[in-house]
Amino acid sequence: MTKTLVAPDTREATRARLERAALDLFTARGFEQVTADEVAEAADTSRRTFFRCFESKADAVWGDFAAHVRRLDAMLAATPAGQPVLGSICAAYVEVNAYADDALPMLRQRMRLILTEPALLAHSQVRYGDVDRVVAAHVARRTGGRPDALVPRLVAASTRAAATTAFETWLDDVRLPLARALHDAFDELSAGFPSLR
Amino acid sequence: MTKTLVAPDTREATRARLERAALDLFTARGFEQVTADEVAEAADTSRRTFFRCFESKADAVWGDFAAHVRRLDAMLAATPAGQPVLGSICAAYVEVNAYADDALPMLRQRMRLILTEPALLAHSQVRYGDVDRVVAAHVARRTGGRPDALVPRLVAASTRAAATTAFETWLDDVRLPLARALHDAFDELSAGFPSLR
DNA sequence: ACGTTAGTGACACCCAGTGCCACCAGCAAC
DNA sequence: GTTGCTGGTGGCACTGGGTGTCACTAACGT
Repeated sequence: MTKTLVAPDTREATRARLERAALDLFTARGFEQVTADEVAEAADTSRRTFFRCFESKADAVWGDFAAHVRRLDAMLAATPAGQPVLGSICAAYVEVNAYADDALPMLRQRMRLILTEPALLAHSQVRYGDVDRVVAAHVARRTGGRPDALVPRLVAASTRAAATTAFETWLDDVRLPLARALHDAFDELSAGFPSLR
Repeated sequence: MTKTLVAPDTREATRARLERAALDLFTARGFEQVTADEVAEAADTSRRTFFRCFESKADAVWGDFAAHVRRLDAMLAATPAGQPVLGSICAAYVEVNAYADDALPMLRQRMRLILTEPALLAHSQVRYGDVDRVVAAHVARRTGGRPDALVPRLVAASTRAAATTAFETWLDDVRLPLARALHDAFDELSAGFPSLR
């Protein structure tokens, strides 16, 4: 009961244990079929602690997504001014999703859950809202308009749609590199869907 | 207590009362601040009945969205074969959202809630999934590919992004007709975002 | 009178999420 | 070494969404 003597039992460690337990249980039995109590128990802690580490059951799947968004923001800001806007967004998406090979299985597990489980798919809308705001702000900076105007919003929403679709096809095809999937989707989008002609 | 003697108290009538009460209460006090009990009471019925008419609290805001999707599907199917694919999708979106003037206030109320309240925005992802499947199937029919290939999925996701963005700008600007907002967004999308050059 | 059907309300239950409080380790400072 | 603070914790009770079950009632047919 008291691993406290071994490791100082920091919040981060508990959080990491919960995250692994959640990912595995959700994958094995489905998101809805697993209670927060069960995840907590599997991580050798309590329900109360679970909800101190994560705002919601769904958040346990997302890791530190806020940091992810912050990195995306920084990459967009560091983008060369001459680069086309869509190209800069694509590059940022690719770079922020450039995981080491040994991190890919966990990413797959996460994304499969998020795109497969209805409750998690719903929750994703909230998370992606942050992404959209960051991208729209970038577009507004580049075009000199307001971030809530049509074009920045539309670019943010449709590039995110492209990224999500890329993730879906990446999940379906084990041999397709993620960067390739993203480039394919962005190319199609930025050329006005040449495949349709 | 028994309006039954006057009207046969059909499910549809109860559902309609609940929908109105929900829309009004959510608008007045916010989605999270209103309990299902309160909505039920305002509609002169019980909580249990509320959840018999709607799968979830969020569903009370969506009206008969399944019928909406069915109409969209029919319109896409009835599209002339010569028409460009994106054009046919835009036309279908415009047509399916061609409401009579006196229906617009309720549509505004609905959409404002859906796009404003985080819980409803999240739920929208589930609903829009049905739309995406219908649109992807249409694209697949037109291009001869599979509905789960990159292009059909991408077209579905990004046209829906365009439609959603159009709704947002429509909400922000009372003088902008919805059809116009939709056309603007689709034009930008299908031309590969000319405003960015 | 009889069964059938659709709609309903009441109750009990499960589970996500929160506020509160008491507890305990480590780490000062005195 | 006791006093006090801090961070992490578990237990408990409570609110609220959502569901299963059951008994009741009105309408309709036979």
